[in-house]
Amino acid sequence: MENEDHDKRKCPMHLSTGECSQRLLPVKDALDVLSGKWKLQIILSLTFGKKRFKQIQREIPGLTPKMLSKELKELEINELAVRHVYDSLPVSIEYELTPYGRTLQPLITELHNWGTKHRKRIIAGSKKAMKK
Amino acid sequence: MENEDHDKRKCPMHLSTGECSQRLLPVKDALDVLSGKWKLQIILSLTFGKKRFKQIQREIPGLTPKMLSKELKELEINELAVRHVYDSLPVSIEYELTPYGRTLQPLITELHNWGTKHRKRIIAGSKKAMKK
DNA sequence: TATACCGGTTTCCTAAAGGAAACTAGTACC
DNA sequence: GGTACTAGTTTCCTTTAGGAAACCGGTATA
Repeated sequence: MENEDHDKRKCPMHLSTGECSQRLLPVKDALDVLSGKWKLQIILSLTFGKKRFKQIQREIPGLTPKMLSKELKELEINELAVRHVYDSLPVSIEYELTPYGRTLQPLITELHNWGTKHRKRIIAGSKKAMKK
Repeated sequence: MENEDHDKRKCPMHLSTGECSQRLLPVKDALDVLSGKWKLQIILSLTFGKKRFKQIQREIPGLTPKMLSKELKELEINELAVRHVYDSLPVSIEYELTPYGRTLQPLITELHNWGTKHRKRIIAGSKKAMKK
């Protein structure tokens, strides 16, 4: 009547519920640091190189100075980005990914790849909807 | 006095501000679908195979039925997951990733990889802090 | 009949996220 | 002196996310 999976409370592939929970921990940790509407976009922007505050803001449409300031601080706290102050006149300030921040590159790349395909799918879908 | 990057409002690597914004679009799209505290964890859980409602809930500590229900609906709307109703007695219901949902696998893998390293870093960091 | 499981829904509530706009201080340009 | 740019901060406000707990109908089990 019921198959094995149901009774034994197991994930298929022979993982117990507890083992599955274990596997979720690293994902949760990653998500904690990367959460927020803008963080990943800011990181992506910084993967192209050092940036000034206003430059980042210009690149990310809709991003307010308040949010940018807040998110940059969080990136600094998590050691993903650094703030450089050059004491030229006027002082110029640049943000840069740390080496640790750069370890996010493969993840960002995947996000970008998937996003690109997904974007095509959405656009194709909305065109279909238009025809109806 | 100022270097080229500042004046010409360019990203390093010869991308203009507009070009940078363009590159951010796919990431924004991906984020739209994957946002929410639980979505990626639910997807990860489903990468291990079909799951029942309570089974998912048991695997993800802290996840309430309300949130699970909501997130699953969004996954369905975005065609990342399907809801199967088996008319056995009692009816059993299972959730499964769609083929499209499975295209998230590389992304999830990267998230898991990075999360694993990050988790080690956090734990190492907190141990250091303890010694002080 | 009582209890427990499944797959949720509903209500009520709070905390956090986030937007808009104004404002600051310093420099520079004209 | 007036305007504009940089790098933010501050205030006020609205929206949303999300948690807790109760509840629902159906089935099974003792």
